[in-house]
Amino acid sequence: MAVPYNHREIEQKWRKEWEKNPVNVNDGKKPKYYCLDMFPYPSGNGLHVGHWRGYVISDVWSRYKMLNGGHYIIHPMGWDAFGLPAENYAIKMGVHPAKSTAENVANIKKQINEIAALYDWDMEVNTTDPGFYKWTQWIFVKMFKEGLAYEKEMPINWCPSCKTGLANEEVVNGKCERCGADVTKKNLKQWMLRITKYADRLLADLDKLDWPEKVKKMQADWIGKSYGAEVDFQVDGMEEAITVYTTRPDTLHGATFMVLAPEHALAAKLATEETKEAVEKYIYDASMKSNVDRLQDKEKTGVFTGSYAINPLNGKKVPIWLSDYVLADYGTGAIMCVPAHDDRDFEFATKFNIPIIQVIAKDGKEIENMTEAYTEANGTMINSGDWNGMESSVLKKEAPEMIEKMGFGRKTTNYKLRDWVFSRQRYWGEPIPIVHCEKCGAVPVPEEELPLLLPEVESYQPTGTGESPLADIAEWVNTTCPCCGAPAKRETNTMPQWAGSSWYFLRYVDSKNDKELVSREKADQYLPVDMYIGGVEHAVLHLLYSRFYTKFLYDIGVVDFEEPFTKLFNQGMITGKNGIKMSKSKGNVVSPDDLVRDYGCDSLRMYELFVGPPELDSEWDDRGIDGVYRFITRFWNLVMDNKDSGVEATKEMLKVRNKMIFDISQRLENFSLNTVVSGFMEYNNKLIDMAKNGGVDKETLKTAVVLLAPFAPHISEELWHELGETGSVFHAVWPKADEKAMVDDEKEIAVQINGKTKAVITVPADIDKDSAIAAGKEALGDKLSGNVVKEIYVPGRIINIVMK
RNA sequence: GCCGGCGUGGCGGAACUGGCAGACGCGCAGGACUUAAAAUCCUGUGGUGGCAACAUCGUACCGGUUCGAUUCCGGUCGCCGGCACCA
Repeated sequence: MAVPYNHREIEQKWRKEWEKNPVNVNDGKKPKYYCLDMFPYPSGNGLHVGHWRGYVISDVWSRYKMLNGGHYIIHPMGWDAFGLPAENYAIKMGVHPAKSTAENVANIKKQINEIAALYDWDMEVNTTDPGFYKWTQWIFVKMFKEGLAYEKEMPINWCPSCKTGLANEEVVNGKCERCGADVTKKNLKQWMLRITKYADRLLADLDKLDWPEKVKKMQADWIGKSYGAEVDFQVDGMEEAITVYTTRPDTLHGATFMVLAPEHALAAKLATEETKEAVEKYIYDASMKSNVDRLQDKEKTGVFTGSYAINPLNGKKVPIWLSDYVLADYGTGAIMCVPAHDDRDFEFATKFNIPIIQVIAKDGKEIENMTEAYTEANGTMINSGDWNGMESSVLKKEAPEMIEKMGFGRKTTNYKLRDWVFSRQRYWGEPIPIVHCEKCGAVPVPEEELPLLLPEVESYQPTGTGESPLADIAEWVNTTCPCCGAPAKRETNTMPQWAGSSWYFLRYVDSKNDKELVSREKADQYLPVDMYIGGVEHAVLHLLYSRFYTKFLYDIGVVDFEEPFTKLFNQGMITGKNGIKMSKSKGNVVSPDDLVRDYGCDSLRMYELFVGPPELDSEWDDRGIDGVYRFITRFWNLVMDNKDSGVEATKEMLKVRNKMIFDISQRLENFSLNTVVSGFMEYNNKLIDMAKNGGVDKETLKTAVVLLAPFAPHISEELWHELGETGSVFHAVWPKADEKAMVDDEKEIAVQINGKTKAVITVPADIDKDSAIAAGKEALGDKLSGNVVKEIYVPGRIINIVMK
């Protein structure tokens, strides 16, 4: 009996060997392949089997790229270590976040090493390292100088639990993306990034990306570009005009009223003596509502200002109302209302008894007793003066220019995307490198003085008043103006966690450079990322921010590409039983550590893939790993028992070998990693069977070992050497299937009557139609009774006899 | 409400471009080996009927196209994800 499979011994042995002699080396000649994982937050909870899956997927892909194409693999790992959990832990335990973070990093690094992935730790980055955040700050200064970073006092999203401002992207259904608390509004002076300036490019360049359509669509929806017109309405009896934005200028004749957001600059001014009290109360009430309240109030509210505007197209007077269903920060904060053709306007008009004028005919007619808005832009214009008789879908496109020519408006586009609220009133983040001087205003810290170090504080507790804990450190806050030398104060807000993660992938390839963010030479040579792997939860936030940063860095000449991630793969989540997310509080967390000990790294790697399609969520079930372990043991025994068999490959064996290469490669290329694993099991069973009936040749075993190497690196390396090789299996060449050898002489064909299989026959592969059908009929025997209507033969697949 | 995705045995899941539904694995049942157990190996395993060959139903539900539908089309139900008054 051959040596039994001992995963512990083998895995330890090769882990040591690979450390001494790494298999992935850059000789400067090989083509590069940059395969990146979304870097983790170093949580104190460590890794569970769900984290493992993403890292296994990326490592399998990396090793495959190394074998197939001989690439030098850039496969780095780092730490997204700023952020609230470490800070909250610091508040609770009094430990400096840097200390707890360092401990967590050490722990997770140990766990990650158990995956045996190709990570190059020389490239490691940590967003909290001053050598790293120097460049995070540098980018901010550059953005400031380019006019992309600006300060603004405005009502922002405020999380009362995290005690900090939030970006729009961080508000989910009116709640804080991080902690789930209801988000309120707060007036604060904030640093903003002008991401909206890049809206068009961020939208257009989605076409260039090899990303899941779902993610591209989510980004496109988030950017939310729409085409329409701005129309100016003169206020009756006043100097002012109100500009509205509309995507339906074709319906301008049907505008019977106008609504302004309560925050609109003219809102209070439009009130008359009689309406003053009600208007002011409405404006006040609206300002007190939280996002959640505003979302939950389904019933429309509003107040008439007492003023009227003139519809510029027909001169009619329309009443001006205030309502909070109009958003202050979208479009112009004011809308013209066409109740006949808009659901919300219809609801409002019905509630407040405002006239409804239909301007697009439905089925050629005017609707009697309208009960809901007719929202299709399809029909002939009616009640529209000169526009009567036009087709609304055509008019919709032409109206903006017509309006522009008539002089009371202009063609325009709008975006849902808002500028990025970039200040956080917290301690554990990059200090914003700005000095406030009474004379010079906001002045950036000179680039040569970066990094601006995060100072030590007594208390990490956020103040909650909108000031960061840094505001309490007088000796840090008080400084001199870099511009005029006068006494000045430092900005005390810090950056959001996204700041570091928006560009970290650029730094890996030149992580120790203290002169540049990344040298242009290395950037040109190793960037961008070829394959980015991570969870779909970052579909908008992180990926959009990273694209924005990359485009900015392209514009200022740091890098020569506009998109950071050429290809993206979103892996599904591993959940506990019944699809419940793994969490400490639910008590359903499965740790990989015990599984590695009991079954080995190779088995766990393969089981992580075998649980289900990589892009879908999968429920974890410990029991299934036994199946993978059995496969690995059986494969081990197969190779060990047959490596010295000395048999030659039969024709049949060559066929199996080549089909194996073909199937495994194709499934791998399709990223169907779960079926790659089942494919290995199938071919293993077949080879074991063939071993019993004549033996298996050495070359076939070697081929199988190479194919298995990306998935189960240790056992493959060991068996590779057992098969007499001296180099590493990872320096082998991925085999190519000889399709000629795969051709079958005979085919099994199903014989059907009316589409139901009645028999299966074996025929020569090159049989002609008539002979095939004759053979099929013969096999059917007496089942073939009645009138044959039609005979169908699909070569190599089926024969179908249609009978009546 | 709008936009995506999904629905297949006891379970996880296969099925290329419309061509033998249920690969592979888990679990279960029976057998071999063993004093015994574990491990391992062999056999069986969608439902119903039958000793059996076989028949029949079967991919959420209803209908359509087709010689043939898990796959395409229309509708219904359910689950998951995203967006949520964006004018």
